[in-house]
Amino acid sequence: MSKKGYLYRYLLLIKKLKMNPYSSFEELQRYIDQQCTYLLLQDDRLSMGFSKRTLQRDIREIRMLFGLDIAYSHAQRGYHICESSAENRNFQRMMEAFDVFNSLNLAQDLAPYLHLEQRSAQGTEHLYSLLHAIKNRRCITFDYRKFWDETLSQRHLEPYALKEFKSRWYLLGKDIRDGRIKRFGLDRLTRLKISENRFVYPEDYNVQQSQRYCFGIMGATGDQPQEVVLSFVPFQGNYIKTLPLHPSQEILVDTSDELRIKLTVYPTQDLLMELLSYGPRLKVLAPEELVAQVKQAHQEAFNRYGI
DNA sequence: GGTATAAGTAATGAGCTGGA
DNA sequence: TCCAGCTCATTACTTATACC
Repeated sequence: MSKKGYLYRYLLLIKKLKMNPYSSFEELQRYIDQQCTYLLLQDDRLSMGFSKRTLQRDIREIRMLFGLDIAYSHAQRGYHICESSAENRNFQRMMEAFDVFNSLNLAQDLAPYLHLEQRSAQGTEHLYSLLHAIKNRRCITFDYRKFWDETLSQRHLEPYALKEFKSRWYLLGKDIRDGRIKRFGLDRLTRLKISENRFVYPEDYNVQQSQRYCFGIMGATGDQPQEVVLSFVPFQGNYIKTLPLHPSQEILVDTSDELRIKLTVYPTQDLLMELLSYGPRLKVLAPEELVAQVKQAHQEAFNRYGI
């Protein structure tokens, strides 16, 4: 089966268990078959059903690739997504992306009714190959052009995970040259090759844990995560309540005058840029260093107008 | 350049055992 | 009784090579 085929099956399994928790093996098998017919998938092997043994392997791979735990309940006589996983925001986001993908697949003749955002290539053509390399523990090589540097450099990497931030995809992995875990934007990556060399996935590496206090793509700065307190005007606060800035977001005050929230994150440049984008609709209350940085940036912007 | 074939690799299923 | 997890054999797919 193609790489696309089995990844598709993983996502269909997750979707079925999300809609109908405690589905039996036979129900899962029937659903995959129906969806393949409905979506007119060309992969014959995918539409031929699959065995229990394959389902067991899929559950293991889904746990590894997506961080979702699927278990069998003897009491309910069916498979289900464990509660802690079902609340995972990444899981929700992934399923939304899957739905969009399916809809666009079906809507190829409906171009007159779709108005898509015009933007440059995001490097998503590498997603399948990279997921395949991560799943099969294969080292990769590619050419990379840094955002601030036009020269190309060849990289040798142990790929560990993929991360999305602001509609862009990033690869997380260990640079074999210096042993450090780094991030690479997929849109700046070319000549990707999956090598024959295998690597051992580090037991102590957990992508959810490593990104827990990160805002954006930049990793831990070496500092401890800080408590960032932000005060939004009510209008902006409504957006922030429906689209939280970070999984750690807690509401401290919610009145007709302000929405005050607390985040626990590393104070990165990505965070600063995000806070500045809210302009006068946001006041940073803590920590002091971040307040000073935001003040300085606004002052410099003010000075540029020569007022 | 296109096609046929071989070899290597990945995905899968069958059958078995252990455990809840 | 049924599921999880293991080994091993089979099948499908991919890639390289030879030939026309």
